[in-house]
Amino acid sequence: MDTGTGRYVTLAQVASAAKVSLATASRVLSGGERVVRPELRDRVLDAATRLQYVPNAHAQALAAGASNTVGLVMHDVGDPYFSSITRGAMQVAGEQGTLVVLGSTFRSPEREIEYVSTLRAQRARAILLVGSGFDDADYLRDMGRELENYQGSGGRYAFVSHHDLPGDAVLPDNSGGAAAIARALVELGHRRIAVASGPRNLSTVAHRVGGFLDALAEAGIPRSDVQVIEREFSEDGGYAAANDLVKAGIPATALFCVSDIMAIGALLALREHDVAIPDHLSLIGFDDIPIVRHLTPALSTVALDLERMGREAMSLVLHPEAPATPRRIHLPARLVLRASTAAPR
Amino acid sequence: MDTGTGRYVTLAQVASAAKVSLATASRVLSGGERVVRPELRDRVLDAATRLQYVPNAHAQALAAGASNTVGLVMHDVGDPYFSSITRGAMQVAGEQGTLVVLGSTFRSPEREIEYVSTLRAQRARAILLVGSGFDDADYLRDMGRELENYQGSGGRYAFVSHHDLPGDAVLPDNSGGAAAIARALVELGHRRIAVASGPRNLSTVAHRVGGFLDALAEAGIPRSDVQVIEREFSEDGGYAAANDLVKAGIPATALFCVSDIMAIGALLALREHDVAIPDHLSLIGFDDIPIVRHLTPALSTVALDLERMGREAMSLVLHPEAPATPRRIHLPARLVLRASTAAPR
DNA sequence: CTGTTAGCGCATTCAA
DNA sequence: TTGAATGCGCTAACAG
Repeated sequence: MDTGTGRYVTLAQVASAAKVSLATASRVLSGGERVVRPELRDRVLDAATRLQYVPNAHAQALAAGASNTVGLVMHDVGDPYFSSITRGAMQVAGEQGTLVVLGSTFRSPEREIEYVSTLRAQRARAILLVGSGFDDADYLRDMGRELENYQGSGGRYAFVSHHDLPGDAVLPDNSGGAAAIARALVELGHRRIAVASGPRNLSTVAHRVGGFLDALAEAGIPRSDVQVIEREFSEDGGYAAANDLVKAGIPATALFCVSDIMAIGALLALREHDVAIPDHLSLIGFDDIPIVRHLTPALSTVALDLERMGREAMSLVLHPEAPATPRRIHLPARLVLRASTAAPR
Repeated sequence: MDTGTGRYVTLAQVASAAKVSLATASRVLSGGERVVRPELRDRVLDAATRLQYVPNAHAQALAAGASNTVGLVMHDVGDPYFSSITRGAMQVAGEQGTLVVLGSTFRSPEREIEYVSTLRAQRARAILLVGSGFDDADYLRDMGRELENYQGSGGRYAFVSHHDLPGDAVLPDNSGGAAAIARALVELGHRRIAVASGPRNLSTVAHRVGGFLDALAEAGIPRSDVQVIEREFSEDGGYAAANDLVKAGIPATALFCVSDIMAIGALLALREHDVAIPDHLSLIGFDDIPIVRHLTPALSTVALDLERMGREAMSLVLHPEAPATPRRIHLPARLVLRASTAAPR
């Protein structure tokens, strides 16, 4: 009943155990068609289960010239933003029996490119690039070349968020959402407004800050009146930005953090300095990651349907029923005002 | 300069472009040894970059009989508990150039087994089973068989958390941590204590509840005096459990939720009913996922070093320098008392 | 419907 | 050191 330690059972063994040809065994075990007589079919199935046969996916991929895995490359799985998107992507991947290879770059452009290259080596059926790209000439050139090659050899890819690179994409309305925040703050009566920004070379950050400042300008608040503090795109970055604001005497009545994660860091700093929210300072984030509704005060933010983004993106690359023109799926951003924003005192 | 649309460049093409034999090309591009004359070596390297050659990982795996991917199977990537562990695992995987195939079972035992089988087909070098196993005879039998086969053919695997199955494992001190909570609550003066539990057939839940009740019993509080409410192991489950408690008139001064996620749900329900925490009811969770420190009140809990668990587990399977005896790495659990717990009124 | 045969792309003997 | 030949396990023509 043992398969022999150290070795895998091969199709050939199953075939001989079932007393049929290799091809027949292959047909019943892989080719879904019922082109095999029930009797032989059963013999093969029997032998396969008896021997605990598991096909060698590498051999299959090599012979068939196609694998069933897709790559999912992102900045950081530990970040709720990405893990939520991943969750959505895993849902549809699971339904399709598609295997997902995870790439967590820890925000290194080089590693992102490496992952794409590795995925290319794996003959991944598709690649999903999640998270904003880097606005860097070298990166754009290398990544562009890599993707072009990948596509040239039959691979599909899609971005989640802007990448300044051609290709299918799922695009949340970053600038629109930020603009909505700007208008809401102005409507509440805020005039002195600060922004806790991440690195501007991240396109997501650029779009959010841009949309925000533009809408503010339209509302009569010139860019020069808006204090933009640029820090890391992380909780620590938000913490640092808020600290700066406090040190400057909080010359604002509202603080827009370009991500919820940054807002959480800011909240911590503000709390340490006993800055009352929203009484002293209104605070608002972006993304609506699952936890921010549980904060005190509950964080106002712009909601993105993160899981849906993951699902849409995975569907996009799994169903290439598309023409040659890049497909771009625009997803709405919805303003969610909770307790952390109010009219200025 | 183009590779020819629709096809991948093969080693053979590189070899012929470099005017060397296939074997030589293979040696310089894969075999790390310097057994090739520098001149030829350079020619091959040149040709490879020029043609944008990327080795076919499937062919390599097939020929070499070994792949460099490891599987990471868990209940739900969207859950901070798992995504934190995943983050840790991805760190060491990244350092080793190991590819990670993600399996998110969405809490289905069948899918967990399926993933292991698929990973076996992929000839994954190792498999990490993260999250507690199911205490179910069928599951244990099938999973046990699957793993045995996998190991029999050279695969390594390890558990993160208990699985009631033989094998290497990284084991957080669930019962010890829960016991620490019990003692702390008693010391604070609590006598009427409730537990918001997940399904008892999850070993993690069983160990936490068990450790908690045992320690309570030792402190003179019999199990019969402790109200254990069993709900889903999720935010909703915590919400429901707390609601039950409220409906019962809150016949307790402290509520232990077996996970932070459940505690978050409980917190929501309690807030909706204006139950003051910790004044009316002390609340404590388990895991110390990143966000709970930011809640109001900051949640008391037992801290597990989640990322470390991921790192240790990945190291475990990647470095099989081990003897045949199962290696079990026990990780401490540290009680963290924050604002959500206090002496009963 | 079933069996035979020829690769898929590469690593690795074995000779040279 | 290098090259020619063999086979990894499987799918996909091609015959029968």
